[in-house]
Amino acid sequence: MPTTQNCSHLSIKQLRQVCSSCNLSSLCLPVGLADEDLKRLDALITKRRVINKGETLFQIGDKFERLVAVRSGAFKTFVSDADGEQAIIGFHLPGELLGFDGITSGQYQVSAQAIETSSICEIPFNELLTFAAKMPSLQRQLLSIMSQKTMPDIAVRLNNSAEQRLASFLLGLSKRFKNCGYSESEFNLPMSREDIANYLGLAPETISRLLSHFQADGILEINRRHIVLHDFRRLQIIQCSDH
Amino acid sequence: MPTTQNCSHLSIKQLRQVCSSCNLSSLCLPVGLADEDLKRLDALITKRRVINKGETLFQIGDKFERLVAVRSGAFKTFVSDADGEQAIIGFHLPGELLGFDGITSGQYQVSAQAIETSSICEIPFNELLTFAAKMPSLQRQLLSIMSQKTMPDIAVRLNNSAEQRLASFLLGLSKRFKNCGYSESEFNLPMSREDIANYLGLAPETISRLLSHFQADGILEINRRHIVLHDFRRLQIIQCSDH
DNA sequence: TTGCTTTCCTGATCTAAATCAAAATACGGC
DNA sequence: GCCGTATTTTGATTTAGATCAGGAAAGCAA
Repeated sequence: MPTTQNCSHLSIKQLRQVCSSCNLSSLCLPVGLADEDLKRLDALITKRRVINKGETLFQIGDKFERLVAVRSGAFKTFVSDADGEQAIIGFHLPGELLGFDGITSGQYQVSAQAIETSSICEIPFNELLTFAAKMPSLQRQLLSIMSQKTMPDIAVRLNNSAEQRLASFLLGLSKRFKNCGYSESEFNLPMSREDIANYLGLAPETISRLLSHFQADGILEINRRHIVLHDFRRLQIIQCSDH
Repeated sequence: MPTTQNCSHLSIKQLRQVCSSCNLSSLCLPVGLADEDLKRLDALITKRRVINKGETLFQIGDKFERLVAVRSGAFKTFVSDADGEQAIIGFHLPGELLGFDGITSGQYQVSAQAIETSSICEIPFNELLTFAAKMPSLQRQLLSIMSQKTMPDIAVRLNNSAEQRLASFLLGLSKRFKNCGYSESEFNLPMSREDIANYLGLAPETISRLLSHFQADGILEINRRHIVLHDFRRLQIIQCSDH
């Protein structure tokens, strides 16, 4: 039962690029779906695209029609305040979904920009809902993903010091990289110091200084964007300790 | 088709207390539901309870089985850090839903406590899902509510000054009170200065001082918990203006 | 290569808000 | 009513992190 123009024309070759053969198939939507459900979901994913570094995926106010799954690369989402400065809302790594904020109003509430050259899957939302109504496991999965997004990031807890925020941020990134199959202790930061600072509500200079201190203390090694985490325990202590 | 023990025994009197006759019926879940759907939803709401000020509604780790709709009063949700200090995640006013954070793991991820004597409706989640699968409008409504919760509160934007945060917080409260039928310009703060400070990542003394300044500037009048907003325009300017 | 731009680092000063301290006011129990 | 406790206000001091400033390293185009 094809519900889009494309579905009925998907070749075997195209199908190989969708969920059931995706190396992130344990993430995104398919988690916990039965094989037969997964195959039906595959038919929904009409388009896979590459977005170059710096390119905009969607902007505030754009019509919301689809969710986006990150296959590789990374995105940031942000709003722009009065004087054009952007306030970064979040970063999005492989296996994660973007665009949920558009559901209520039918328009995206944030802008999304690739911070690395990235590849994505687009998922038509209305058709996804139609499927979800027939697939209890998918319905629950959708709600589950959104429920996770309602929990605030402890890295941006207001009461936390700069040290605590950065430690939380690094541990969070590490966990997410591990989650999508990369090393948890060695990776490239997809974002600039300035973007980290913006996200954490700190000055870029503060990020630089703290990274230098962490390195001097042997907690991690950092060179440009390349980071190696040595002492998780110590990061966790910093994350929790007051002031 | 009663799916709970109670449904089949609901008296007319009890039914008067549920959604279709609730003075908040335009909020919570029923928004946009057709009359017949609404009647079926009513059958789900098995229990209405009163929670006294200071009482705990649920705690982190409690088994998640139901969502909670606030009918009157107010709640705070929070997590407790290492040394027992609580970090307030949010406040919940009449017409708003709590508990979504429990979906993924089946356990609440925050604790919820009444900050005023409150009355609530409890909604069994699994049965709600069963209904949602049959009611596309309810399914969408659920996702829509959750999507709104994924947008961070600008009051707690890290880059914002204390003034900006408090102005945003007051405007946000005002909007929410208006939304559930109360005055937007005159209301009682349901929470203490300390709780406001905690939520906004500031010291209670800072809240006190700022409220005094706002009052001295004629922006508002405040006496204990009772507040009258006089100059919305000026609050909006403060909310936006940098530093 | 050279020059230009962007990103990042490090030090010196400054400031918004925390902390410390103490008084004033409101509230709950008896 | 009264007293004891908790909350709020106001002032004085301190400090974490911002801002200002200059330089070093990396990336990129011609």
